[in-house]
Amino acid sequence: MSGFCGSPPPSPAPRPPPLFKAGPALSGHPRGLKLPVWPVHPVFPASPRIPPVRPQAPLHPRPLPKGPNVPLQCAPFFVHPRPLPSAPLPCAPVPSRAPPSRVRPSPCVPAPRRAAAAARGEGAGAPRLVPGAQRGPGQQRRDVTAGRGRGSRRAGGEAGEVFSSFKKAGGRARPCVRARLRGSELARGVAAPDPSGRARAPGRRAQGSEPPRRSQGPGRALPRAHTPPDDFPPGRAALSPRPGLPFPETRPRRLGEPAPPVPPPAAPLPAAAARMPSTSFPVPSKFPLGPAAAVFGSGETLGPAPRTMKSAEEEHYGYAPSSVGPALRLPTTHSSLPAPCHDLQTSTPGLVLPVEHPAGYGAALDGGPAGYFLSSGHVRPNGAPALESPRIEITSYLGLHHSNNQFLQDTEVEDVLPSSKRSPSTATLSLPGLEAYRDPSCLSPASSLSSRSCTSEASSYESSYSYPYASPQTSPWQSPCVSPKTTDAEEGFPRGLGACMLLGSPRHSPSTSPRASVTEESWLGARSSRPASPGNKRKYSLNGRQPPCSPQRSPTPSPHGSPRVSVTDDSWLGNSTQYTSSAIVAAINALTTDSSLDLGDGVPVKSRKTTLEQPPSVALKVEPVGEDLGSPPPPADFAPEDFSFQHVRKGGFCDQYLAVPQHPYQWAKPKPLSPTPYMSPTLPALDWQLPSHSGPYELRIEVQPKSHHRAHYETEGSRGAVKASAGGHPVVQLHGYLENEPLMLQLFIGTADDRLLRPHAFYQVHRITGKTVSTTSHEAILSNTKVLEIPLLPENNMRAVIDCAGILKLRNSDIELRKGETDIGRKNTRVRLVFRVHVPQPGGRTLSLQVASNPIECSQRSAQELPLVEKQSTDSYPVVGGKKMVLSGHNFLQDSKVIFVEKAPDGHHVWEVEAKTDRDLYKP
DNA sequence: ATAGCTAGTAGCTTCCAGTCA
DNA sequence: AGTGACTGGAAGCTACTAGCT
Repeated sequence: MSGFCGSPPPSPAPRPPPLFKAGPALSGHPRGLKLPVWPVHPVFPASPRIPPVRPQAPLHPRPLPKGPNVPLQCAPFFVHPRPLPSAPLPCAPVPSRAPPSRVRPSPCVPAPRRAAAAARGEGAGAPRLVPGAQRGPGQQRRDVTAGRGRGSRRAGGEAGEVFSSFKKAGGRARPCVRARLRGSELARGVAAPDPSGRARAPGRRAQGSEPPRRSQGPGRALPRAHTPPDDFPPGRAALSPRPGLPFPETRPRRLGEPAPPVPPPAAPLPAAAARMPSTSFPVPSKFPLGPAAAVFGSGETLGPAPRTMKSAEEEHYGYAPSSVGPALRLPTTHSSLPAPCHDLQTSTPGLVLPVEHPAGYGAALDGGPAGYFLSSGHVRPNGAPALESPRIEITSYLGLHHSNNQFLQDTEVEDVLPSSKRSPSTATLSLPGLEAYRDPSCLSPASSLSSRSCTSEASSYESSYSYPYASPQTSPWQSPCVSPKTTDAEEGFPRGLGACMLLGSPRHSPSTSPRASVTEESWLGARSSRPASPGNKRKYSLNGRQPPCSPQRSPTPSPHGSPRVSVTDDSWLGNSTQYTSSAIVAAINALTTDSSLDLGDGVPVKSRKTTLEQPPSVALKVEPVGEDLGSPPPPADFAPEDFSFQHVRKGGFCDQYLAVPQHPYQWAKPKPLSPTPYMSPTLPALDWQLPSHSGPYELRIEVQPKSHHRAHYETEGSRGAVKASAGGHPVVQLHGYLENEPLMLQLFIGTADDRLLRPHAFYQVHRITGKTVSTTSHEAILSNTKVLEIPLLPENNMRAVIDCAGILKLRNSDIELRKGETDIGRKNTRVRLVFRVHVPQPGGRTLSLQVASNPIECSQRSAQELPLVEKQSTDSYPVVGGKKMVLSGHNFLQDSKVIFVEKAPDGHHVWEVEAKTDRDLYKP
């Protein structure tokens, strides 16, 4: 934990709004706020602990925009003194910040892409890792020369030597001969020898061997190199003010405006002119921030620059920290629409969303004229061509929520109008996802963000309560933005679009984690005419139009027999042929176990399905029916054909949905949108959404776990119990329980993505024992999910210190190879501790309560290098500066910068200024 | 416009070594 | 001193992405 104390210097110009407000998120949630950030360019390649290698480029405050009452959207950004990864400048030797015993490797810039380097005339050897330089963890061990990253590392030469010099004395020194399969070899399935002689762990894939490489379907990981859209204003590339240079114009190009001249790529900028770090940590602001173009300032082509600290969530959680996300409590106009609520829901109760937010997001969100981010081909309301960017896509989702029938609206529009003829104001975007169609034969896990399988026994929730349009599990196209979510204001499950935008942003990841977002891929696919991978190359004729219902936001039916099978892939592919394709029929037929199901017989699919399909286990479940939330929840199952046929043939999705006759036997009542107390003689499945309080009872996490915990593999030793951020361990307490009978607290590892909370497929709770563990626990297996049972004793006031719970990471390959598993583990490294307690009630029933912790990032890297603001002393601030703000968190450097940024509604930087930090108060 | 290939690299998994109880 | 758990770091690999042909 380290802290900063600083204050922004007085603004260069008076600013009407007296305050910019930083949301309380940082104080309440380590994640802070999410900015809808553009793909931040250089993803932190090196540790922020690395000292600067070049003079700091002083920030030049940009004159504040004139005009009264311009809402100020500011957020402080941390700037880490770090060279830009792509800047191929020599890294000057810098004193190591690491303890003497451990020298951190160089943060030297990553090798630029060949083309870029070539364009700059940087031959092999131009950028070079200078001996003595350091490399940050997570940064590729590369020689920064023209050679391949790793392969050439030990091939001798300077870089290799440099690298070796940083090796720990006892480090492994295996021969590193890159065993890389050429594409042709891959195609042939030729396994390359493992020159390292390393035994391949069971379940570990050999190159070119099974399982077949996943298609990079939508939802696959983000591109690692984020490239601004073509029409991205070049000025944005220099958000970091260059001394002596005017602040770059970051305004997007307007329609018809000639493309700005491409800046000469050649000479690397002088150090001082280096672009400001792209990564930034926006301190929450109550001013809704526009899309974080700030982070765009990353210099991929410019010289190294001090690196901006990017929030951990932005970098690792796959979404961009923003004040918008948490800050916008956006109306979910369609109550039946799943909200993109997620981890922050329960854990970030403090997020305050501005009621009033300026145009921009707000406008879009509130159903005003569709966002200013329209997909390519559209024009923004202001006349500017829509940036071909993730934000465009995000906005497209906004369209879903514009009205009370988002789906209806969108799909109708999509149906009726060719995308090219649609008015931009409709906010319905021509979804580019079709270009990213995956091969229907590839039911790829890549489609899913989540870490949970529907087919899991523990995962009855979605299988029995799958939103037809929003089951992310069943639809690889499903965007997190339309992920089925419960709506519960009490639980802090914002169904706002802000979160949707953020989570659905290409930066999301992480989701990360979670990062792999369906939308990412599909949207990215839109930006590039090429599919991302061979598995994604197949294109489907759309007859020149968008699919009537974009998979990304459309019902994703889940065949009951195999809910996790991505039938939606095929079904959506079928969409492209207006749902009459034999492919969809074949897919559905293949997925259904009921051979009697004839999709072509004209019998309404709905009625047929309700009679034919439903696993008994699901059918017998009696789930509480939620209160009327304004619109009936979708039926439990909704086959692809349901949506497609009905919608396409009859019009509005919702209409059709509502028109579906209910089967007399309500074997699968929809789950309530808001968790309601579960009271039943049987215990709810682990993936059921339960409330944290009911009546007098409340299950509460008194002490939240740290935001980072490095999970251990089975091949490793334990890495200890999850700890609390302030030391100690998480504490959970059941309030309102006055009986004398002890209860059992259940703990399992749940997902932390934007979808429904459920057991995490790639992480399990691990029981910690030892002298330091004071809490007794017992391991149990519930539906393939390891559950730790911890007694809650009345004598302890029904309070338990969770010092016995570690997190075990399962190999992705092992999990992904599971039958029916459609989730991917890559970048799916966020988890939550989920606690449950079952309170006996009169009549033999049990009241089940559940609470989930803040998200915990379990990867190694993030814990090492990502700056993380955990606290800020104030959340509002005079724009003119002069006050002090104390920031505390992790991975700060003494040289880190804090930058306050104002962004226009369309995301470009209007104003930014570097805070004056009191480095004397920097405390590691 | 598409497909195949290559280079580059983010992230994953395993291993090593140091520290501490 | 020995042991084991914990911890941090990093090696080596896989898999993915972007660019080029």
